[in-house]
Amino acid sequence: MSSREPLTRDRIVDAAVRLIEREGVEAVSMRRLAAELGAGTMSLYNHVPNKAVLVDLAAERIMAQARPYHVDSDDWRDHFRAHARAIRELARAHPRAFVLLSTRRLSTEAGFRTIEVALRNFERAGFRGKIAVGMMRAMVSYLLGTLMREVATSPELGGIALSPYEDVDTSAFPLSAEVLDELGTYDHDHEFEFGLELMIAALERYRPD
Amino acid sequence: MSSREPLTRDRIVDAAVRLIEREGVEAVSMRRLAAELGAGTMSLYNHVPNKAVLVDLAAERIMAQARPYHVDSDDWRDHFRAHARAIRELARAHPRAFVLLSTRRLSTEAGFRTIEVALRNFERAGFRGKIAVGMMRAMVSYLLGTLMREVATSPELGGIALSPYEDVDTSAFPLSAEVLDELGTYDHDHEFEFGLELMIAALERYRPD
DNA sequence: CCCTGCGACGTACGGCGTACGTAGGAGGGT
DNA sequence: ACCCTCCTACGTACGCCGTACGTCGCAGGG
Repeated sequence: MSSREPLTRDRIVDAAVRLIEREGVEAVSMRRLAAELGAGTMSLYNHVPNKAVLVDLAAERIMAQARPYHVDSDDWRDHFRAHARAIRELARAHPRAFVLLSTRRLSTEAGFRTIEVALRNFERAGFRGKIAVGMMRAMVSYLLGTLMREVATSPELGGIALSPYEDVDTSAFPLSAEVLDELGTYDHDHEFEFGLELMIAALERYRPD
Repeated sequence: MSSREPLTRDRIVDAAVRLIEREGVEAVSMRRLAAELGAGTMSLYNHVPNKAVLVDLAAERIMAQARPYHVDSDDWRDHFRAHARAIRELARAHPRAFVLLSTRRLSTEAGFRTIEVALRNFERAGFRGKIAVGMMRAMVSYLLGTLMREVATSPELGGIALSPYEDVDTSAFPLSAEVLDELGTYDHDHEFEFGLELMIAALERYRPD
C-alpha cells in the first residue's frame, strides 16, 4: 500500500472511489484512506479541505465514468430505451456509489453530458424547452426511484434477503394477500422494462404529432 | 429532561422519532438519546439490541403516522391523485425522516395499509393481480424518485441553495444552455402534478376498457 | 548562505457504538 | 423471614471516527 509518489488530490480521490466501489461510502474514513495510500492521516488535509468535499469529488469522478450509449435507430423510443438502460447499467455497475450519486446534484460537466443527451432525445420525440425539462424530470424521477429500489433490494448489498412478510396478519388486507407471492418477488429486469414502457407510453400520449 | 418513569422501548423510540424529525437521522446517537431521556447510555441496550434496529423502529413508527386519504369521487384517477398527494404530504411533513423511510422495506402493518389502498385503487382502475403489482411498483418508483428529489433540493434541509451552474462551460451543451434557467428552477408543486398526470396518462393507455 | 513556504505528520480532543461487568432491587419459593 | 434468581440501570473501557493545531524537514529563491 505504501508508495513513493507524492500525495495528490487525484490520488486521494481515486483511492476514495475505489474504496466506495468496494465497500460503500460508509467504509470511507480519512484514516483508512491514508493507510491505503501509505500516508499519514492528516496529510490528506493538505489536498482536501474535509471529508464531505472528498466524497463529493469522488461522486463527481464516478459520474464522469458514465459513457454515452449508442443505438442505431431513428425512433425516439429506441433512444429513450437505450439511454435509460445505460443509466441502469451504471447503477448496477456501481451500486454502492449510485445511492451516493442520487443524492447529489449533477452540476458538473459529466452531469450536463447526460442532460444534453436526454434533451436531444426529447427533441427527437417532439418536446422542446420548458415542457422537455418537465418530461425529463419526470423521467429522472422514475429512473431514480426504480434504481434506488433495485439497488436497495439487491441482496449482495445487504438488501432484503428472505421471508419479508412473516409476522404481519394479512387477513385484514385481502387484496395484498391475493398477490402476496408477487409482492415478495422481484424480477428487476422485467420491472425496469415494464416501467420504462409505461413512461414511454405516457410520453407518446403527450406528443404533439 | 430527567424523568421518573422507567425506561421503555416505547419511550426510547419516541425520543428517537422526535430527534429524527427535529434534526435528522445523523443527529441520533445513543448517548444523546439517553441524555434526553435522563438515563444512562447503556440502559438503552436493555430495550433495544443496537442502534440500527432502533432506527428501524423509529422509521416504522413514523410510517405508522400516515393517515389514509379521503376523496369524494368514483373516478379512479381522483383516488390516485389523492393517494399520491397524501404520500407527498407525508414526505413534506417529515422530510428528514422520508429519506430514511424510502430506503427501508415496509413489511409492517402500516406499510400494508398503504399497499392495500393502492391495490384497491388499481382494481378500481381495472388492474388486478400481477399487473397491478407491476403498476404499483412503477408508481412507487416515480413517487419515491420525485419526492427524494424534492426533499433533496429543499433548502431548509441544507439542500441546493443557489447558483448551481456557474463553473461549467455550457457552450458545448446547446440544448441545455437554451433551458438553463429552467434547469435551475424548481416548482415542486407543479412538477409533482405534472409527473402525476403523466403517470395517470400511462395507466390510462394500459387500461383494459 | 539563509530565509521562506509548503507538504507531511504526530498528538490530542471530543464524539461515536457497544462489549462487559457490576450493583441494586423486585418477586417468588421455602 | 430468608435467600435466590432475574431483570434493569449504569460505569468503564476499547477501538473507531473527523479534524484542529503545532512541529519538522526540505526545496527553492534571495
